[in-house]
Amino acid sequence: MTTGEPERIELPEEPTQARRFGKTRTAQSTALLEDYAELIADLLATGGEARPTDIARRLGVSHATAIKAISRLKREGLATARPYRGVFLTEAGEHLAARVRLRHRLVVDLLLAVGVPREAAEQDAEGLEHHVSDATLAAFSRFLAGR
Amino acid sequence: MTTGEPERIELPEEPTQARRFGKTRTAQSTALLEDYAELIADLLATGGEARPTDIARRLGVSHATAIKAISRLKREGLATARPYRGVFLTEAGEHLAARVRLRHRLVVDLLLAVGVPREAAEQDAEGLEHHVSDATLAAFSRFLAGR
DNA sequence: CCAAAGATGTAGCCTCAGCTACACTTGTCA
DNA sequence: TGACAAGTGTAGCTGAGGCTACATCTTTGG
Repeated sequence: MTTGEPERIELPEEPTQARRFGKTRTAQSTALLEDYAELIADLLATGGEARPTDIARRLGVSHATAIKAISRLKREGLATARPYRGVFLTEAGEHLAARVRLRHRLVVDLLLAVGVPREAAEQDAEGLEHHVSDATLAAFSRFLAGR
Repeated sequence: MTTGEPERIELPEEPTQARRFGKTRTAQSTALLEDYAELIADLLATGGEARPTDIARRLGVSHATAIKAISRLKREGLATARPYRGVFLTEAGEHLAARVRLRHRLVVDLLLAVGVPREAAEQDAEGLEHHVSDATLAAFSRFLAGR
């Protein structure tokens, strides 16, 4: 901080900046769904079952919160669940989960590739992944391939 | 998706995973403050004035929303503002803004360095920057230096 | 076979970050 | 100098995503 540099500040055009912030806000709202979808897919793939309480514990929230989120997943056509019978993903949900998992792995791999320690990479990826665009993802992929 | 790979899925330990998600949630709540602080600092540095309406237009929100956020900044001791007289940063606010700006630049530079196109880098950095830990930032810095 | 434990679901509350609508200041210029 | 436009502030709404408390269902072991 406070280097000798004069700190040239270049403000983006107003509409450009507004658009960027807007997109970021949108991304935020889908982040939660993505996390749930990915986690449900993982639980189904490993344990064979995705129960609200398990999901809640994994995410570190109360089971009531998890159930509300699951309702939202259902509303958005990403999951199905019958009372007391666990949660499953629809085709759309599976697709989302697969995409998210791939992206997550790519982000972690890139972080490791540029020298980020494993635990920090895993931690940060959890937040970062939701804000990585396709263009950036493609660039990560190329970068990782070309080494 | 659906590659030939068997997709080995390795679930992290439950408490580890819960902690990661928790940290990500916390980061979310500070993200907004960081954006406002950085923008206010930029406006003060370039135009000399940071008015609620300007801030709102730059962020793409209504002026009422901006004013509410500014109240929160004041509540957190990051900004000062007298009615009808513009917004200023406290010492703490300045510090935050400086840290955020440095981090932002580092994130953009790293994205560019791994081949992300400029516009995507600028866009994605807006969302990514809030989730980059100090450890990761340090790694970025080293990576950029060592080229 | 049924009682208790644990899982699930519901209700109601909170805060945050959006919004619109309306009221009030400020500053400018005819 | 005073009317009006632009900026500022306030009130009250929404939805999301947290929570606790309570009610209900399932499962399991004695």
